[in-house]
Amino acid sequence: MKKLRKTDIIKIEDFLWEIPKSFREDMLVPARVLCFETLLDDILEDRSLNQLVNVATLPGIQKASFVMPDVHEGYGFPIGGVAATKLPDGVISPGGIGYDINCGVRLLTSTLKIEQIQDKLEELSKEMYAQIPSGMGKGGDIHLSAEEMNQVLTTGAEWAVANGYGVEEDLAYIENNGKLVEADPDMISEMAKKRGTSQLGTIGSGNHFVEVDYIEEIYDEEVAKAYNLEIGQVVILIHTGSRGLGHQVATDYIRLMMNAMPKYNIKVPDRELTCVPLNSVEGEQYFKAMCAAANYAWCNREVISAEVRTAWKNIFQENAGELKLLYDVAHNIAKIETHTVNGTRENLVVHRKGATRAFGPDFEELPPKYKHAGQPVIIPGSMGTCSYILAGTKKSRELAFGSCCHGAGRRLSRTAAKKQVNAPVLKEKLKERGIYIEAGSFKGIAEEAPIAYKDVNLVVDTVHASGIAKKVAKLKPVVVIKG
DNA sequence: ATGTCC
Repeated sequence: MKKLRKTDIIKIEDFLWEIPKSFREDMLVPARVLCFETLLDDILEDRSLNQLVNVATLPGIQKASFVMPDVHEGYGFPIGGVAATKLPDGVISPGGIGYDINCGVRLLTSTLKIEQIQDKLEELSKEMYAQIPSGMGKGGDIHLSAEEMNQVLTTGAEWAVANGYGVEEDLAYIENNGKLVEADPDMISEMAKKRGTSQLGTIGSGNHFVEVDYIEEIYDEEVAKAYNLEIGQVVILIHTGSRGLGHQVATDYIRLMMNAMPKYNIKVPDRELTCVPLNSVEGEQYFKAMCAAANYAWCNREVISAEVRTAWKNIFQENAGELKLLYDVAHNIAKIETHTVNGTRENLVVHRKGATRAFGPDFEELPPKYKHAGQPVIIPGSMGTCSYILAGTKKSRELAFGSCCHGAGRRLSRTAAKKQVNAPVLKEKLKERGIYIEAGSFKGIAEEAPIAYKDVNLVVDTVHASGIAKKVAKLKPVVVIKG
């Protein structure tokens, strides 16, 4: 395979780069990279841009394959990637969604200020760790019957609300109201259901976490007001996905598609890009299964919110106030959306893998409160650094099918991070800076150390400069719960 | 990301 060099990349604007279609014969569209030049050298270190070029060969792909500034290497597709294929013949590829279907993030706002909780942080971290099951393969207190599992897969976050693990008001503040109606539980294998039986309300491991932050800075007063955000306000970030169930769905359908692909005469430059037309039998089966797994993930984040609310009440008692959902966004998902391509409205399958939907104020499905502000976009930074709340814009639709970055983005592999980081020392250092971490393993802390990630400030400044989202607020962590 | 190869 042709090696990609910096000289193969054309600078279009300070924040936008292009690998032209002429780079490789099999490209159907150009490949575009959204990032400042300072981030480009890091990005060229791994195979992520080669993967981006590979994505540009997928049948039915429109406009360009894209990556956001937090891009890094993933299974087939780069993480931080966006690819849209045109219906009815365009393909859907599980590698463009990822193994953790509907991995995503939500943010709860509290009525408390940082000064009010400062002396309770250690106690709070221990109580949250006690309430929120975390770690590889960990289960929780809920054990779903077959019937309940089907309801979770069909109704998503609604199931949590209907069964005492959620708050009705939250539903309006979840992407798609926490329920994709195309979901079909019959498309999910028994093995996947079995793996999901006891994992509702658990965060898992890896980069998943629950974090308490306070708002350190506000950049856009008007949007902050619409989102009900103030300086010093305490908020909670929840980052997790569909756990073992979603992973099994990805495994099942990648295997199925690898077998089915020859039937549709599709050839891909990397077997990890396996795909079939969405309108094929296998394509529709996968899409319905993916939607069901996404519903499980939204239900999971709703149940975890209930655990957070319990911990909050236990610690702050009569001062606890209410925890309200600002918004919940998916980072790993494919959606059928209408976008304008070359002046024509087209129905597309938009794959977002480590990328967030970031629709602007024109988006009709936004809750009324956010109509003028645009969709909240929540960007978790690396552990112990900072996170951001952004607002989607009209321009995101013009540039990259209404998408934005999803986080800081890895720059070191997990193995490399483990070699470089002394986890117990890091934990102590963060504690000295007022950040309390509760984690099931030192391994997890080492892999997620700030040094393993890009500078989230640079990532967020890129998307702000490009206009695909605008900065609203910056968050500083004080408590982190990890697997 | 993930009962890190049923």
